[in-house]
Amino acid sequence: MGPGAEFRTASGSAFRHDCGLCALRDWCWPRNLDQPQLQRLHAVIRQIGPLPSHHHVFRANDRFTALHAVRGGCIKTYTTDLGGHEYVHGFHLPGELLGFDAAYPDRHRYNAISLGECSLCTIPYRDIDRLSRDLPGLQTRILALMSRDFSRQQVCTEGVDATQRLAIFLFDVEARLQRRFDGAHEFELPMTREDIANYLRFSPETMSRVISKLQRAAIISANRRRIRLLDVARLGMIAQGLKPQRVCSQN
Amino acid sequence: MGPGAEFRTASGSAFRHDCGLCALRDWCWPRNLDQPQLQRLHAVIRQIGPLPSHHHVFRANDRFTALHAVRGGCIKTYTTDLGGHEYVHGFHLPGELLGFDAAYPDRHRYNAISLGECSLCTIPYRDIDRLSRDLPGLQTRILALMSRDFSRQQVCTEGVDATQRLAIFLFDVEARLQRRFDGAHEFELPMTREDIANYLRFSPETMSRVISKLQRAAIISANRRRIRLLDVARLGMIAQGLKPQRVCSQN
DNA sequence: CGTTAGTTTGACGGCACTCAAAAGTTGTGG
DNA sequence: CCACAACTTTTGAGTGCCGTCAAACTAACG
Repeated sequence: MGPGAEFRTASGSAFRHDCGLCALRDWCWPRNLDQPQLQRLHAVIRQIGPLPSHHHVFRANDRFTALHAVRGGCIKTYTTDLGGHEYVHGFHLPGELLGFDAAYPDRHRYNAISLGECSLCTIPYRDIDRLSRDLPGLQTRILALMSRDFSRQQVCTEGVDATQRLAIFLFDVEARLQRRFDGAHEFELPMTREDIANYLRFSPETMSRVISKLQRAAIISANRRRIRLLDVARLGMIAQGLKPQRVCSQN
Repeated sequence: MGPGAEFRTASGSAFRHDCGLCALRDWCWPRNLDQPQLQRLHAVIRQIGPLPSHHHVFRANDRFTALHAVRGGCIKTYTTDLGGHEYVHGFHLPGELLGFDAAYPDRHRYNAISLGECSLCTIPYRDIDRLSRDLPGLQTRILALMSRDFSRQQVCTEGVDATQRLAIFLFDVEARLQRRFDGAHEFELPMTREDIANYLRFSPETMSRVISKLQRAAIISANRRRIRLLDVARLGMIAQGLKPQRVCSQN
């Protein structure tokens, strides 16, 4: 029953994917831990993956068993309503945490599914208490990460219209991905446009129309999931709600 | 400079507002702490208030100095954009926490202001680390409260139209207030309708129209801030997106 | 090469926003 | 206690963004 049990690699074995050597160590749990502390952390972390695409890490109403950090790929958290419509709660990128939604009241509120291949680093829940007592820095770190990730998941609520929300979203994703693809304002989205639409709370058709409009205005270029921000200044204006009228005129 | 310094009551003095005797003790920090632990917690907590209405607890970009628990009243967190429009991030009711938005990156992202008279219980940030090391239960408790409060602040993103969002909001607020006003589905909103509109992301006019519609349909009655849920079943249908067509026909 | 999922484009209608004004409520000072 | 001012709420008219329905197109996969 354990999600992805068959993909689990040995947790205590050697130093494969050692936290101290991980490229994400400054974004993830280990930050501010010294070498002995890193080893203790490493001893309880279970490294999971690679998970295949569209594999559920947990489902809504599952018990709270662990906290996860994304090592590679992208995890989507979502719910569906009675009409079958999907609400995407957030996208979790490398270095970001997953599973807080069950810290209270002990049941997950969302489904979590991998978009493309994913790898995770997991701390079993029963170890968190004990570990954070021994590693004082971890406690504060988890608090900070939780705060950071929650604030990032509220991007969709800012912005009054579809164009502004998408502009904010693009800047947000770029900032979160840039430590991996650091070309000049160019990056690859890990999710479909339908996922984005469900996250930003509008229809796939509207999503497509907004993308087309921004392309016609030469503000971005989009080829499949490949996005390039051509005119960061104007996109920034849109994100701040100061729509440059030229943008919409060509509508 | 400290917000509300002039309203601060002595923190270590006697047992005024003792955590162990507080009506909110099971909803707030003390939960699961024994008597000696409660006293240690009580020793660092500063009790603030009563604050007058429209008093800022902190402002956006302030340093992270403390976590607050609402003891009485209601705190609104919000930001304003360049156009002067206000975005309400959340309402914090008795037993709920405040200040997590600055856990990372050490600056508050929102303004926090009292709606009506308010009382707070505050833990200075520098004490949290030390305290949670000594009181193991507190660490887990803060995590749980943080998770609980964050999930509550996302009510506004659920629901596709204004009527559904308001229905969800009313159920949410009722659930959070019911331990104080436990009359049959009747309660007093601590915030103005404009605040609610800014929270649910629509205009005050739309807010008023939706209220009027629900009153004409005899689903709720609203007199100023006094709300009574007359037809919980139909309101529940609306909240779930299964709009009973009778509701809207009288439009 | 056929199928499927994802994306784009068009037509149409409705919900919500804006602008505007009036009515009701609260708070203040005379 | 009353009058006035400031704020909140309500209601109306007109407009526009976005949702729905529908169909064509593209890319990906077996």
